Amino acid sequence: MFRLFNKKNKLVKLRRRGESTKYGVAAANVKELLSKGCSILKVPLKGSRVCLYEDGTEVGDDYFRRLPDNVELVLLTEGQCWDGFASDISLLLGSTNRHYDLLIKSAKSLLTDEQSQKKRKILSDLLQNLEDNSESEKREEDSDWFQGIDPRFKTKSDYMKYNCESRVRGYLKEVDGYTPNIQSPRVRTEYKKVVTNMLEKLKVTKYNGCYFDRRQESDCMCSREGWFSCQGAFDQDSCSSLHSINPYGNRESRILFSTWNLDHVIEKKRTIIPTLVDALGHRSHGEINWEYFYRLLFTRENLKLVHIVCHKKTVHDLACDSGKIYKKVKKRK
DNA sequence: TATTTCGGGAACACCTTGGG
DNA sequence: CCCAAGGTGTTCCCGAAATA
Repeated sequence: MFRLFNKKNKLVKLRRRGESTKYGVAAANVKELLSKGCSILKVPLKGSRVCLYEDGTEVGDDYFRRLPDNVELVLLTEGQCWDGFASDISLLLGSTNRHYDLLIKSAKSLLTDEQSQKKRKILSDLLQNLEDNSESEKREEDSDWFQGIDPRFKTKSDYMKYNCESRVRGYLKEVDGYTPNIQSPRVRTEYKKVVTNMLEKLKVTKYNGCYFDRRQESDCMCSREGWFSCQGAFDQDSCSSLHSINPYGNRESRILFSTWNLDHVIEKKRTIIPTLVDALGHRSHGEINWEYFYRLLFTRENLKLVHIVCHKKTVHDLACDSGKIYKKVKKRK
């Protein structure tokens, strides 16, 4: 008994790298700590070290002596390293579903009695991202996801496809709705003809619903799992905030996805429609290249999927390509 | 005939512009 | 400064049309 006190034992909390179970160990110096620790944690002694859990500082004898009691340490075996709790985060994020379940459980229990709004926000955001059911597709596999959705939709992809279709349908509706504003009866008739052509083409391409349908191989805007990335504001090459979302993951993400916009780079109402009407008024310039306007209005050629923050509602000030407005006149030989 | 799909209209959110 | 108008988008609801 006396000898223990004489040795001025230090009490520490020791754990293996990447694990949360802690063991209380008393030791007078690092050598003793390693010897006891390796035995308790059942790891080989050879090449082992201890370091601070918090920031990964390796602990030598001098440093050990000055540590307060109950300090949190990590026992490293040969070849392992520890950069502090940042390592825990990367270990957790890069790990298996088993760890995810544990993390979800921990985050939930922390959240229940967390008072700070900032911490609650961080925890709930974390949960939001961890609780991912994106691998399930059918209604019976993830009924929560389908809450409030018409029973006719049997799969997530079906619903997402429909969601995209209806956005595109809305664009056509707006184009069509402009018809009464055209003064000249001749131009109005021409315009109606173009709208009809566009409608026929949209029916063939199923209103480009494939953009949101993760089952589609080509032309889909998301990954096989359903991840969409923000393409950045209309005047940017990419999104500096790296916004991303997986509406297939859970109900909340699905709802949140509705705040993401398909932004017309060249604006539909301010530019495309007026340019089209104007071009139809100049019959002498040639036959209208309505397919070009179709691509601007309804296809990825001119649509960017953006997070609401990257959706700039200012005037884009971009004109249609004057070389594409009319069909190329074939030169006579 | 019953069910599913479509499409029009209203409502909503958020933003910019411009005038009193 | 505030507020209305007009722009970017979205969803929800319900009746008609299409389909099984």
